[in-house]
Amino acid sequence: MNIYDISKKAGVSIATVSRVMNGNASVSEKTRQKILAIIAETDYTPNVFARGLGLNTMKTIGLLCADSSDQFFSRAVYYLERALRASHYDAILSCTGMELETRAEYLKRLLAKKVDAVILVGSSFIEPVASHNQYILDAAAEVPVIILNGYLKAPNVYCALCDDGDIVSQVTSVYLDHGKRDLLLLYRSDSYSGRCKLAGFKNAFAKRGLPLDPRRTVLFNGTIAQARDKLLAVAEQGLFFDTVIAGDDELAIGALKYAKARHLAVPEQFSIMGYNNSQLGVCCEPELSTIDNQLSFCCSNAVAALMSVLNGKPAPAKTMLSANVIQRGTTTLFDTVRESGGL
Amino acid sequence: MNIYDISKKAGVSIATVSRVMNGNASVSEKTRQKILAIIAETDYTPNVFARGLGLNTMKTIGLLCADSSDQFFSRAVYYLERALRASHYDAILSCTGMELETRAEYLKRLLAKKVDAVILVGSSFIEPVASHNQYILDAAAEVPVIILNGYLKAPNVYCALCDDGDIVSQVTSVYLDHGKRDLLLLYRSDSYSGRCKLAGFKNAFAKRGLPLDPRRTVLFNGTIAQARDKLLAVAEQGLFFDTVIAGDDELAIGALKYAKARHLAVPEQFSIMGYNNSQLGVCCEPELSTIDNQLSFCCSNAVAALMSVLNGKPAPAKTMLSANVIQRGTTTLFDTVRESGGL
DNA sequence: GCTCTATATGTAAGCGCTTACATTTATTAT
DNA sequence: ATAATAAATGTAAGCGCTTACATATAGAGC
Repeated sequence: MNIYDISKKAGVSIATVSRVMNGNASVSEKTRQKILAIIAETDYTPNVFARGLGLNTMKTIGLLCADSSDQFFSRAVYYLERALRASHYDAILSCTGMELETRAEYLKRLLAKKVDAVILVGSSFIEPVASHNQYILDAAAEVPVIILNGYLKAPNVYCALCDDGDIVSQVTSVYLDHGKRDLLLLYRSDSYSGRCKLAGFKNAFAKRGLPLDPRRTVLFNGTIAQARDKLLAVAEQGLFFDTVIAGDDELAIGALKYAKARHLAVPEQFSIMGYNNSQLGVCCEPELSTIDNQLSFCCSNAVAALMSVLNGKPAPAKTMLSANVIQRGTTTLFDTVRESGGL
Repeated sequence: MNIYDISKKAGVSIATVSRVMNGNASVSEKTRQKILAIIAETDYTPNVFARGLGLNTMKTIGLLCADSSDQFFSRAVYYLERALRASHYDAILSCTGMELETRAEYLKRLLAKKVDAVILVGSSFIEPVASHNQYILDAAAEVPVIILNGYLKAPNVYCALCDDGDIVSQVTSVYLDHGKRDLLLLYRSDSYSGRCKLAGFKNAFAKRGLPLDPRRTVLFNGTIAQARDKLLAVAEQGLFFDTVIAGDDELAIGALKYAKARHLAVPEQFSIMGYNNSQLGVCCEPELSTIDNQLSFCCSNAVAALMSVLNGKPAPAKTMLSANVIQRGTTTLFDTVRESGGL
């Protein structure tokens, strides 16, 4: 069943059929209805390849993710996919590892599939060394690139993120202003977001003229159990800390396990702030206080910006949301701004 | 940069270039090398649309998921994507809701994109009423359909799953054989897997000639907190239970929260078995005993079967793995068979 | 050296669409 | 009614590939 079959049945030329399929040129209402009826009845679907060949698009968006089985990723992909689908685009998923080479290669592969745009899911794609981001710029030369939860200033690159640095600075400030000094920032290395969190943490100390022992910023990548062990090791080195601000909920739960291992009462003797408001946070006991980074909104913003760009309209190069603290059982000093739905 | 440009530079016809791109017809080694060199140097990539038009494939596989932000899904998608990519296929992701209509529509949309096959991720796609599965059969008439974690006997449908019924039966049997009688099965309704678990549970009682109060099989769909409340309600109705076998780790953690709410010591007074071996299980305290359904292997099996089919080789209509119990802190009666890596 | 076969390459016809341009038909103004 | 204009439709040329078939070249056997 192709466009010729339809045109024959309708007694018109294929051009007319094409016109009603695309709805951009004028067709008389009568023939339009007739053709529409035939299309409905025969269940005709235009061949994407032929269409793609003519229009040079298949209405798909590439989603490039680093490691994907984690909480952040799976929710992001979910939200993005829903938003894209609502805009009549499909998502091609590509999960790279962390190595630069793989990323560049997978990105190219996505472009070879003629995606209309690429969304980089997660901030781990952005390297501090500018030259390492060349592969992103290369992609942006071909199609719009959207970065979720990261920021890179470049032509044809659009970023939707939440102000990780600011919220960490705020949270740190609350602790400091309550006289707490023995804070620890436990964050993952390899991401733009991680670097913002570090900056926010440092900034809160600096603004108050307080010294910051570099051992209090712990860059760490690993599982929950490994995070616990890491903290045990840090404590064993003689550093005292009674507060952990974590880069994500996994690390925060690692901190919670550390507190359990040390028989520290949470939140009375030991305070923990998570990040991401993931499902993990409501599994533990006490439940995790965490920072809601508005992932769902970030994703809508990202897709909204993308749709603007694809329709030739202007879009902000950066949309930044502010994060909220959700206080549950592992902290005492905060007011919950609000729980955003979802969990 | 298209095939004509390459052919010009190489001083050959486009057919020859095409032949080296596809590597199926004979080309002299000399010209092959020359063309390969030019391709490498010009960074030429054949146009997928033109290629698709000729070959009627773009090497993509559709992944249809129900609700996707959950633990099971995100891991499944991750494993599948990796396996597909390794086989030089890309994954188009489509997350449907639970409604039949949406599923059928999204499946069609996937087929319209000319995917080479469809993988139904999760067993919720299979309805007990046979006629409701017509949309799957329709799809199978066009392309191979793979079902992950579910079973449907039909032409061109291939299933990779784990024997949920058997493991639940085994686990239930262990409890029963230790004289435990006050068991509760807490499972989600809407899936093939859920129905298998129910059957396994019942079966263990039946084999021993033990009566089973129907209130002991609780069909429930909801969040962790809702699961806790549900169990509180069940207890309030006057049903005593000291063991919960859960359909997934979320429900199990709900049961754990129930035990906490009732001040029941876990595992001494109250025993809980989770399902899926998700990350949630290591967040709580005590950590969750759970059933490892070998998701990673299921996914490799699914993709392996698919690749066979796509290459015209025979593939088993059903590959079924057996599950393992992983005993952690919420049970006492089991031996861990082995932890399969990943978490 | 010549025929016969195998191997290498070229030619050209699609694949199913979109769309610029040409043509026909309907509408409006005069 | 008729010319001028707008709207509707048709014609045909791509889009960039694959591949059946035709042709040319090389290798083998005698």
